[in-house]
Amino acid sequence: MSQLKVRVVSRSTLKRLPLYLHLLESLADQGLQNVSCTQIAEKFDFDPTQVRKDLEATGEVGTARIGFRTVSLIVKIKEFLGWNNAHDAFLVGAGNMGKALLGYKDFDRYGLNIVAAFDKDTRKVGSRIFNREVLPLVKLPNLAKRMHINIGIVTVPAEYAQEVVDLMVVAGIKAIWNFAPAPLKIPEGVILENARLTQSLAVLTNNLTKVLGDDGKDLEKN
Amino acid sequence: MSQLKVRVVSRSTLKRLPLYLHLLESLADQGLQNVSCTQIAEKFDFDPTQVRKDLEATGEVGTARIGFRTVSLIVKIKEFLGWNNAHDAFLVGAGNMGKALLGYKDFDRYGLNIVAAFDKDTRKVGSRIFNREVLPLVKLPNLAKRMHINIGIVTVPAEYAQEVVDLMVVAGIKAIWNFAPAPLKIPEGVILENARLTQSLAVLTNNLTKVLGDDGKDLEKN
DNA sequence: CCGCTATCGAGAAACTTATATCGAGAAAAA
DNA sequence: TTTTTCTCGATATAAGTTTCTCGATAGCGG
Ligand SMILES: NC(=O)c1ccc[n+]([C@@H]2O[C@H](COP(=O)([O-])OP(=O)(O)OC[C@H]3O[C@@H](n4cnc5c(N)ncnc54)[C@H](O)[C@@H]3O)[C@@H](O)[C@H]2O)c1
Ligand SMILES: NC(=O)c1ccc[n+]([C@@H]2O[C@H](COP(=O)([O-])OP(=O)(O)OC[C@H]3O[C@@H](n4cnc5c(N)ncnc54)[C@H](O)[C@@H]3O)[C@@H](O)[C@H]2O)c1
Repeated sequence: MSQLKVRVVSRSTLKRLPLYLHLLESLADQGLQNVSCTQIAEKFDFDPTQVRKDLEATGEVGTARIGFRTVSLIVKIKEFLGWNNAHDAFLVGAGNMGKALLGYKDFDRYGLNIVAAFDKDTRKVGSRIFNREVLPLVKLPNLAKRMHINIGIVTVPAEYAQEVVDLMVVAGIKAIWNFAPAPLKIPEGVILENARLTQSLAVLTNNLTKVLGDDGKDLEKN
Repeated sequence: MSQLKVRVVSRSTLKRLPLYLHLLESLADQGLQNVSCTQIAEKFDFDPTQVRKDLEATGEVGTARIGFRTVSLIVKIKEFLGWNNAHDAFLVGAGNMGKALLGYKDFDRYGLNIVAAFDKDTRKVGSRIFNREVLPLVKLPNLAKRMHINIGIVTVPAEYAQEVVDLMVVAGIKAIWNFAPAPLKIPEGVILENARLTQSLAVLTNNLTKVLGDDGKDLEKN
């Protein structure tokens, strides 16, 4: 096997790293040369040990009493996340969410470069959204192969998500970022990541329900 | 203390419930009266026991050999998540992401009803987006109080997120759904939930990096 | 009617993740 | 120079989450 530069870490650690990265970038902008786990932890109300363990995943080592070199830690986190070079991606479903993603300026900093959009709505095909062409779905397989596209973004209604994913898989796409609230099946070897906004919303509304229920003002009328 | 209808469960459980709910709704549409944890688990490649434990949180009880009554389980999950009655919400930042959220048809099914948008861009103020008025930010505090708005959605650039949140807190908003990648401070008693797309993206690109690195084609040149 | 099997619910065990403790090193203060 | 303090990294402990095991129950097939 080849040398593993990227070590395996928990999903929880993986999801905290972008938080640190953001903070570090703004600290670097402010000219801060070094940063300690204690400082980072304070910003997020995390345990400093946790931050230290998370950063360990990147391979960067700190020094006692000083902490970590800000810029070099930024580079290591980006490398670890695969954000040092942007991956080209195709987006399918140029609707509300699709447009928002196409219009997001910062994705290049997050390792993502959406190069084209696809839609089955003939009124949308041929138009340009934030300077990306909207193409008919039939063109996806050939183009994806020719352009060596690894990432596919799914922003179609839930009922069409599986067929879009199947098409992406056939087209050789290796990683799928799905926004549709549907349980998708993919073959082994393909990566599926669901960006489920409703999960986040569920946590919010459940907590709110508990709070409103507790002081008994708004909910008791049910 | 008042009777606690909503029991405390782990965040992980809470985030799986919307997945089940979606599936159950489509099963109910197909006329399926009963559903077992085994069936649900198969769809998501989860452990059946985990599904059973998750559903326990809702208070619904199943019967041996039969499972759960689909419709009644749906109702219980929605109650538990606070999705049975939609909460009115204000959205601040009528940009790309803000528009996508305003245009999302299904939020009423997820306990959310965005009633107005706010922006500081004077060119946007006064316009209508998906039939919701875009108002100047100064109107937020009074309106929020008058309309008893509990939920605030933050879709402004990261550097303005904290000031928007502060304004919402002053306006009596109790729960904040934040899309900006910034670590926000809120007073005790206010609920903050971050919908961080970049975290999800980080998992995807990290996994992709590992896969691409393994078969040694694309990454070894580093 | 009587096993057989699918399923629930409860409790135990295994696993994962988070937090606490401690020694060592490095800068700052005395 | 010596002491103090901060921080890292390693290890140990605790907490949380998932998976396994098992007895009970309700329909199904013989
Ligand atoms: N808009 C949001 O805020 C939001 C939030 C959470 C989840 N989502 C999810 O994201 C997805 C898209 O939502 P939206 O609001 O953008 O919907 P939308 O209706 O605005 O856009 C869907 C787009 O997909 C296209 N499409 C439909 N079937 C297609 C197919 N088979 N192949 C190619 N294109 C196809 C349509 O023409 C349309 O342009 C949905 O699954 C939705 O549940 C959206
Ligand atoms: N668009 C995406 O796909 C996407 C993805 C992930 C995260 N985000 C985050 O969501 C937020 C919004 O992103 P976007 O792409 O919609 O940006 P955008 O620039 O399109 O929209 C931002 C909007 O906020 C308004 N605004 C700025 N400062 C304000 C203030 N102080 N008060 C009120 N309104 C203000 C602007 O006028 C603009 O309309 C950002 O924090 C971004 O990082 C967006």
